[in-house]
Amino acid sequence: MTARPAKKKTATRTPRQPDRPERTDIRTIARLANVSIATVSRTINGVTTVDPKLSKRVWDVVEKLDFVPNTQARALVSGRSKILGLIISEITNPFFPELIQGFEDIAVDNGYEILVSSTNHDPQRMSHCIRRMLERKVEGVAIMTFGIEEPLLDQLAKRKVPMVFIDHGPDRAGISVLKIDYHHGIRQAVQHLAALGHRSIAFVSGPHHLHSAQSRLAAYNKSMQECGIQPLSEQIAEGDHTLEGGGAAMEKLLALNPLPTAVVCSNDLTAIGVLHKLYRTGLKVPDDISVIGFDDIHIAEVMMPPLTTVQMSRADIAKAAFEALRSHVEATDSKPAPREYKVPTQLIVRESTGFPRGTMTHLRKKT
Amino acid sequence: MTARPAKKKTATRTPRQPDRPERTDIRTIARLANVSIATVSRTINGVTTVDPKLSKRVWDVVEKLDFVPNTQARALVSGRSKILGLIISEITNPFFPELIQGFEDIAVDNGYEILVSSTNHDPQRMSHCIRRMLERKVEGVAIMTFGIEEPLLDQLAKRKVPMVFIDHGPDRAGISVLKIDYHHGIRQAVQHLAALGHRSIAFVSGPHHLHSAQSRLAAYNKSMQECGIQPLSEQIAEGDHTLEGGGAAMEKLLALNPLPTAVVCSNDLTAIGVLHKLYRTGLKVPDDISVIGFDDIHIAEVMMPPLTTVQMSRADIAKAAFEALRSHVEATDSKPAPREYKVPTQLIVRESTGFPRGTMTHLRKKT
DNA sequence: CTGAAAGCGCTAACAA
DNA sequence: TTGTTAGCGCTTTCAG
Repeated sequence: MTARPAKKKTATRTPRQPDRPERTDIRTIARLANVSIATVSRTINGVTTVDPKLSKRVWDVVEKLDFVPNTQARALVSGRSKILGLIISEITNPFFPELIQGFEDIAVDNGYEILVSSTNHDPQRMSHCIRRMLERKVEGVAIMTFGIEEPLLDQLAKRKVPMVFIDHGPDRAGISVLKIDYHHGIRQAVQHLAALGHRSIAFVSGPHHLHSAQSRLAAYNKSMQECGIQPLSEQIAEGDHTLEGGGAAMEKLLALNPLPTAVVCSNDLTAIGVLHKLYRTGLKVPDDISVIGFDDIHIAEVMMPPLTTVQMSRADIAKAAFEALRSHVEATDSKPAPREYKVPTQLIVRESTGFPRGTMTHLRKKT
Repeated sequence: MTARPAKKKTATRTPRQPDRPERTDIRTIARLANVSIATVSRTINGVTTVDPKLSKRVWDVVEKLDFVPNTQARALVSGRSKILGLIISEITNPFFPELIQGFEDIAVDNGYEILVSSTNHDPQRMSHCIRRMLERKVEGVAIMTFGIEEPLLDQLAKRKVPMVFIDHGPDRAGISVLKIDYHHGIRQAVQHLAALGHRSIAFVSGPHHLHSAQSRLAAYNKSMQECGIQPLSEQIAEGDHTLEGGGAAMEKLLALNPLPTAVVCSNDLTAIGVLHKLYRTGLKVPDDISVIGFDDIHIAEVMMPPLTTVQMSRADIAKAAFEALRSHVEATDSKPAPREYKVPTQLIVRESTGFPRGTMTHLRKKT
């Protein structure tokens, strides 16, 4: 017996690397288990019509060799990559890692892999990232990016890749959107403040060009009016959903006279920036001024003081996003995929809100 | 002209979905550009020996049809998936997203995709996650997880998948290790404190079973001795690298009499937990007690007060991890991959450190 | 320099 | 129920 690989088939071509490490493929298993490769495939994929005896033989060999099927090959022939894309704005905003976690968990539980990519609001990165998703043949993409260039979506739409958006997305087939109930949470926030006695409530928005930021701002305006307070344009400062942006916006607000007694922020990072600016200025929260955030990122709870904020559940969003994608992937004519998913929000009262300055003693007497 | 797809090849089998959307593969391009599929492949892959005329014809068609090559097929035949795995402990620790970002950037720039997975310290998740990496045929894995079950690695090692670890990894072929210079940064921290006049410096460690936590603790002990201070075991509290763990550890330290005048923490999350606990207790930082963190996560800068911490660059780690993996993947006998990479650390002084309580006035006079 | 053809590892007809 | 076989879309010999 020589070392020459005795290929059964026409070995007219190169036999590849002769010293190639023992590759274990479905064929090897078949040979060792004395069945056909089809049986191996069926066994591994849990087809129930396989004779238990054969199936056991197959499993034994699979375990003995630690066989792991090649997903690439599987995807190629079945046409299903079992990969879902997840595009986010910036991974450094703690909101997103929490979302990724949730999405990954549910996807993996359902046999999908995820391809995450953050765009940092850079259109070129975005474009590159869509290209990568296309190359890897993702079966769907969750675009959790608070704003996107429409033309890029055509790339995906043209190839009929299902998509889910947050807040706002093109109204086309295969596209779902997660409707966040901004108004509910923000109304609770404003009402909470109003109930405490605040009338001068400022707002630090996100970037005006983002839909999600606009929705939050609109919710603030509406809620103010519902409380019988006319929102003042000078009390609305534009931030950019970052720590630094929050600080800068608060700085502008600080120039106001009289100073607002409370400020609601478009997200938690902004609120933390605000808190920090206030700390720098020497103003006490909540004694001098109350602050409310939005998102309820984990760290909000350990701020000094712990941040009152509107919670938007990452787990809910992740779950809804996954379900939306899945229902498209598995959609049939008789069971079309729903277009909209509701995501609730809810105020979490902690310690960054209190009575407006000057009224505390007064109100305390009442209690 | 009927709608019947006129297949050239033997159509003895099912012609798939007859209404399948116009798939654009390399063959379509070849037909339209009037060249062979081999030429299309060569053109797309930038083989220089292709006649410019043909190559232009190919590119024109590619652009016209928006052709995107199928990575799965490519991977299957070439044996190179161009996927790198990245395993982290918990994505909710802000340290990791920043690392992911850096790793993704450099990987994508070099034509790799990354498969991220967080284990949450759960061995079962870890096992599942390695399995997934194997299935997707990753070309290398960065295990940035501060502690791992050795047996699981065999799965990867057996298949000769290159790996990089942080701090500490098995000493085998194909495995590199990123040596973080904990001692440098922590010595700077302790010296900074000692220079300020502190002699009673506590330490909140990470979980004792993690190598990285032990290394940090060892660095603290050594640095203390270098400053002529004998570390006291009661001044060392075990945390778990989370916000909550930091708070709990500080609580234990608070029972000490006398109270330490400073506390060094094994990571920033821990330090923030400590800061929060101190805030709850009414102790002022740094007037009553100084606090130092480790990692320099972004948010450290806006704590109240801004956290003095030891910086460990995510970008450096990401870059080193990628280089380590790449050098293995592309290793030749003449150019073997290096086994170790150094990662520097450095103290960033902010405002959570000051003179020990009671000495402030005294020292101020001097200045 | 170009094209024909042999698979990569697997699934899914279809035949037995 | 099991086995045989034709590809999935691409890269890569090898012959021309």
